[in-house]
Amino acid sequence: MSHSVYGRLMAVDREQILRSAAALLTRKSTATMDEVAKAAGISRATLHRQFAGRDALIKALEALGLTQLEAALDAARLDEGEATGAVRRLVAEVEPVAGFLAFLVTENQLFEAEAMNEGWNRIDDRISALFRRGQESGEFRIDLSPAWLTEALYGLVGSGAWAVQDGRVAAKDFQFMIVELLLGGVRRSA
Amino acid sequence: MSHSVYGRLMAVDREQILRSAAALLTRKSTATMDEVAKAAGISRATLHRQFAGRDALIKALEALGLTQLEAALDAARLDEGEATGAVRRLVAEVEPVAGFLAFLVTENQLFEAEAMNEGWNRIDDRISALFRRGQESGEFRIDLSPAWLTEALYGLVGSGAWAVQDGRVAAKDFQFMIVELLLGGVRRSA
DNA sequence: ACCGAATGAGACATCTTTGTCTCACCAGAA
DNA sequence: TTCTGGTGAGACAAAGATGTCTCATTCGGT
Repeated sequence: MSHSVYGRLMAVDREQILRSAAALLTRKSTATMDEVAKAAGISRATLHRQFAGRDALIKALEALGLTQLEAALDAARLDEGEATGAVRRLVAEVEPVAGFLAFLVTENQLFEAEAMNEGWNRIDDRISALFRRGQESGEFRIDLSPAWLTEALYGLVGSGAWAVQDGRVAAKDFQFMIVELLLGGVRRSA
Repeated sequence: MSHSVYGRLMAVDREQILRSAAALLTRKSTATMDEVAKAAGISRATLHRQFAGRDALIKALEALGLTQLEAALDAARLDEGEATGAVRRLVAEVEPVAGFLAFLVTENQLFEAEAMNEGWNRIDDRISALFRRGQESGEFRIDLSPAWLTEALYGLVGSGAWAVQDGRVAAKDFQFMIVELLLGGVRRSA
């Protein structure tokens, strides 16, 4: 029997397809199934065999993105140690899934489904809680709401991912740029 | 003759259409011409009379967005006074066109045209120059590149516009949130 | 070498969107 | 009132995307 082998190979393929699809759809959200297939290096037929249709593809994209984001939050151990360190770990862990995050943030058409809104809210809450913890511990300023800081983090990560993908900044600077700007801002510390 | 009257009314209508189109397409970039028309409160026929087709609509959207952004940069007088103050003025002036900016940033499909890339580069350069000026004057830290700061500003403005439009934060806080986070970061100044 | 599963290429009908057109209607100016 | 330019509603063909199917080919395991 080779079930496990095939299963693993297919899983890898699916994830690879979803990654390239996320990258493409982030740049051109009107991309055709044919374009998605070509971007993944497969035929449209195979794409359709893996994902029943466009809706299924989008749903899978959303599901995998949310799953990976949750995993990143877990790995970052947001409630351990100082909030500052947790933010650094968060950005570091989020980096590999930044493409997915950018896609999920911009693709609000999905949110009409109400269903996965829940998964998104869970992530929002966890990140908000981190910022709130930092405020209560005195590390973070209190005149910026956790909700806004969460949104801002999404925006910065998205900008960072796009800038890297577009070659405007080096990938190795991703984490540093985002963390430093988010934590310290652009003004020179006196 | 009523040329001027009709001309003015049509101009107002066109801009109103473009504004609602930008708002809609930012959320759902696959929106139909029919949906765009409904969102603008007009019929699809009238929409087609104003804009020859979808491409023309997108181009007009891009043209107006860039024009308004340039106007905002002019009004902000980026090269006057301290860089910090210029950043504050910039965010304040950009606020009314934040919806357009969010649309332009996410809609990279246009950038295949190479043509208006020039207009976008001009804006990039002006904002980058502001950050560089702040670094040279000693106001801003020098370990974050002007290119990244420019991208980050786009991301923050986009996030802010989306958060306001979505009711997650109050519109009156828009400017404060963005400027404060961009300038000072989340860490409490010691 | 053989076999089976998966793939790529392409044909095909169907559905959606687009772009154009016509016609009835309404509001403002003469 | 009468005329006129703009609009909304709807019909229509054309173009594009989608989803399904078939068949030849290729790749991996036996």
